Amino acid sequence: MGRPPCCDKVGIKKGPWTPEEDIILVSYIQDHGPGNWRSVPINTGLMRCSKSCRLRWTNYLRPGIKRGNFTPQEEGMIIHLQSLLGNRWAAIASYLPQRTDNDIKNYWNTHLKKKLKKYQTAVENYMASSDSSTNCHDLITNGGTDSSMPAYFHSSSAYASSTENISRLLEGWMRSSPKLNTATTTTPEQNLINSNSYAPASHGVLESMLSFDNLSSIAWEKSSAESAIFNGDSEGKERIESHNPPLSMLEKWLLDEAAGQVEEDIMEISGGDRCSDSVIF
DNA sequence: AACGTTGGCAACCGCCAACTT
DNA sequence: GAAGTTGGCGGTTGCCAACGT
Repeated sequence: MGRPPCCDKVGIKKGPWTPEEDIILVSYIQDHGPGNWRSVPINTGLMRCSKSCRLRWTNYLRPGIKRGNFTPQEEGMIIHLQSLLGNRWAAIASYLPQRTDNDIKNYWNTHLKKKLKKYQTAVENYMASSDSSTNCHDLITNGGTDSSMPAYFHSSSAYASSTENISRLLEGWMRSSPKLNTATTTTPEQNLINSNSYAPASHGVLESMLSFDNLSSIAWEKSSAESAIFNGDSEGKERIESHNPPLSMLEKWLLDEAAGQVEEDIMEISGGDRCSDSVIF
């Protein structure tokens, strides 16, 4: 009946992976390719569960993973996708080929959720307040960007760097592997379309809702076209919305915050006066 | 310098759909 | 078709470094 169990629970090592274990795993996958995880601990002698091996590979060792330093554009995409998909991290990750679902999930839980909460609180306070002297500048700077905010960019740990190095070592192999070629030699857009075992994409309905073109362009024409929405440039707005759902105020703020453009844009939006009551996301 | 607290992240756990026998 | 396993996913935990007192 069925297949034998993936691994014995007895004698299985848990906890952080050592560089030695990583090298063993990477070497094995170089020779055999990812997949058939059950055979990995058996053939390598790793005292790890097959699941643990798969997780280690997909989240940290596979080539092409970008660690730390989420860009404002990536943040915008995550926020946008999360609002559309909810906590379907794997689906969200499929639109950010260099990021793992675990990474995105962690980033959401530790950074973005806080930002959202802060922003929401600020909006609620603002709405409840009868103080007409409060302006958008106060709202946004106090609500979202005070000095207690975690640094925007985070340095990778020493060991993360070493896994990055292992990933780099693999890049040559990736290029020579026909099966995996698309992961390193194609554009992110193509990666999505040709999603292979590395990108557990499950687009389905979503694919019809959001093409990568749509999403990448969120980050995209930020410099010129986005302000059209807020400046009442109907032609520009139409141009954008024909390709993308408009960014929420929050998304715009998050993107701009990092770019240091909040103040400028608030001035544009409000014309120097109190902002409109439509600040809802 | 020592201790306590907080934040970030790697890894585990449990569930479930798909698959195998 | 039933029984059992695998692989994938999201939620959660626990460790550790950074920070504050």
